[in-house]
Amino acid sequence: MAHQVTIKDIAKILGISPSTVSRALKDHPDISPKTKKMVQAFAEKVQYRPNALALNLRRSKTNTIGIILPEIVHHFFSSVLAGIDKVAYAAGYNVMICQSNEDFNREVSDAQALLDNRVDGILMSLSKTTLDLDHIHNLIDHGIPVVFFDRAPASIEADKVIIDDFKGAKIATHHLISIGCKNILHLAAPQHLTIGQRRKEGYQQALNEVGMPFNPEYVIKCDTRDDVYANAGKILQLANEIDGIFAVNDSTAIAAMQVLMKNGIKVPDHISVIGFGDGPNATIAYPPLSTVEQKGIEMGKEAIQLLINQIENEGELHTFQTKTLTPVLRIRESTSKTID
Amino acid sequence: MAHQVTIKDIAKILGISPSTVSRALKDHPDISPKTKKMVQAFAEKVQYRPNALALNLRRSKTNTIGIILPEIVHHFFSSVLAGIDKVAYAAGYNVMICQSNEDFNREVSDAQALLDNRVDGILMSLSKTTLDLDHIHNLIDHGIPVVFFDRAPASIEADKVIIDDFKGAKIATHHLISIGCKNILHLAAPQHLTIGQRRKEGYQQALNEVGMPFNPEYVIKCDTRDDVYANAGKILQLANEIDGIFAVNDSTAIAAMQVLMKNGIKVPDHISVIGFGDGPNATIAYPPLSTVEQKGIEMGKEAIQLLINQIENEGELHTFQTKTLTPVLRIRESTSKTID
DNA sequence: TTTTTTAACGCAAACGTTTGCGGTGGCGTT
DNA sequence: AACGCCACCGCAAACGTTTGCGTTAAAAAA
Repeated sequence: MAHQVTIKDIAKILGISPSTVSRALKDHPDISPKTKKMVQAFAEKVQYRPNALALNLRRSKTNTIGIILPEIVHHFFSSVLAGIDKVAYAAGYNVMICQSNEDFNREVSDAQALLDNRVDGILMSLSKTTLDLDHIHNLIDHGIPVVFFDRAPASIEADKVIIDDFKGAKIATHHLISIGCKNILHLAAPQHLTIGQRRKEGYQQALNEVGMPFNPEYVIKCDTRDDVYANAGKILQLANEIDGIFAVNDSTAIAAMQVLMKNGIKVPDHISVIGFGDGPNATIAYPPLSTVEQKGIEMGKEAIQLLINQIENEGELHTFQTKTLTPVLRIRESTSKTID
Repeated sequence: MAHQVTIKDIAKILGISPSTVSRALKDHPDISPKTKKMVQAFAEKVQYRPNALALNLRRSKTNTIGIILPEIVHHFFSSVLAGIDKVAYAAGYNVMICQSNEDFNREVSDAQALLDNRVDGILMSLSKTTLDLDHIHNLIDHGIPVVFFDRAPASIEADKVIIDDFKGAKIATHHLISIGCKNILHLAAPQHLTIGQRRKEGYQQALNEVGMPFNPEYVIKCDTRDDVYANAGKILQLANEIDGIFAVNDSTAIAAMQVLMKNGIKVPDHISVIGFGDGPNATIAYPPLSTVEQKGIEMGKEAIQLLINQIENEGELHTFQTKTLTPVLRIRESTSKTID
């Protein structure tokens, strides 16, 4: 309603041309000190603010970066956002966030919307249901910088920042071994997911490295709280032969602890438990859960950094890189059993 | 880089004027069916997409709504976001999210950025450090619709959707009373915050209604996990005279439980504990935490709904309303003591 | 005094759309 | 033959900026 004051308005009132006003505001040498003073003072007085829309159109640059991610409510993703936001803000970029809700169609429509709005670049984490990658190719064909985080398409050349699931799982398993665990159960994610696969491989590799046998019966497909309840019988049955559990994520680890303890099996006294992810849940669980920390904030920072580099060095030929963040062990009480 | 195809391009190639192309694309009656067919087919073929920047400038309407909130990582806020996003997307709006990180200066700069980008409306939840409201008045003076959620300024006339902190606190306290608690401690938020104030008042009111005395020593300013650790001594000292705790939010409730149990005081056997907020933490805590559910998603939906109404009925005189959501009790094990 | 330089400013186009208005040609009506 | 009407299309302005270039007048050089 209140018609923001424009350069034209100022020009008209001051009896000079818009170009002069524009130049005066940016200290252009062609403008006399007197006019500059006058314009700047007046602009200040009427609280002139440049119209970003006009600017964007003119330089076809929006100073906005688009983000597409599965779900903000997941703590990991919102912490990635925190990291992104921090450096984006410092660098003068706005962010436009879209959540796909793990829905492929939503993801392509989001991509299109960001394209339409001419964002300077896109940060993206694929939805679980995304198999077709046409929309991604479309973005890239249009020459807009894209960098992926966490869930990145293997078949596409682009900057990526991911975490080292293999190493994380290996570290976690080694930790269990180091505190004396001899029979370690792995609660695994579906093997068609990369993370499920990599984390299981890490688990196996750790066993391998210390010459412990790999027992296929010690791997149960079970990666949600409900899965744990469904497999409670199987887990409890194994409870007296195992002394450690490595769960593919924190919430299954916590659910497992709850099931164990409800049945009189003490954690960590009887069985040590370690998770993966380190959301805020880990410290709140009882006992506080050991886990490998997935550094969301850092991942966000790295990703946006890569993107900004790409945006601001446009033209120069760019070699794509993949940053791999190694997760770090967070030892808490769920594995603080002393070696017996 | 790849120069998106424009209406001008199409016009040039097809040998007609941009205006004709524009009209043909929107089925304007002035254009012959033949030309329409031709233009539409060609546009389809070259994947023409209107430049949102140009559109925005022309109609000074961006179809974007701005959101300013304290921190996305807090589950409550991200669930509000989920609610907002859902209806915003359905209504064809994009969202531009800014987090103030509880920093006043960041908040005003965010407000300015959204103004500069001519968002159609703003959804806002105040930072804890916001006392000065000039930036809000600035928004309103510029005629841009603003609706507040959760943390709303009392002195400003606007649409607001908040939760009934008073009632929630009263319900929670009454619950403690109903299970036999006689001496109830309140871990409170700072009293300069509305929620801190209202929740304490609800606590007092509940005591009042059943004729229980209000003991000022039973109110400790303590609203974060770290605060609990800092006040652990004081809490433990009171532990043998109290039998219930009403904490201003879930994380302090959980931290309090942890401190108590670490010192051999059983929850709920010795002391019942109830929180406020009902994030996912509540079910994971040990014991699972009773709390009052704060419906984030619903709040988000209500807020964006109010905003869209305001945007799309611009011009009509608008009477501001405040929607108050009543929280509901979630009873879990932390208060499941039987009356003795 | 005349010419050249220079300081200071305005014109107009451009970014990609939309839209009021005016124009052209064809056809039907008297 | 003269007129009006209508279908169809283009011109140009506008949204708010920026910027290359041209213009003017005054100051410096000749």
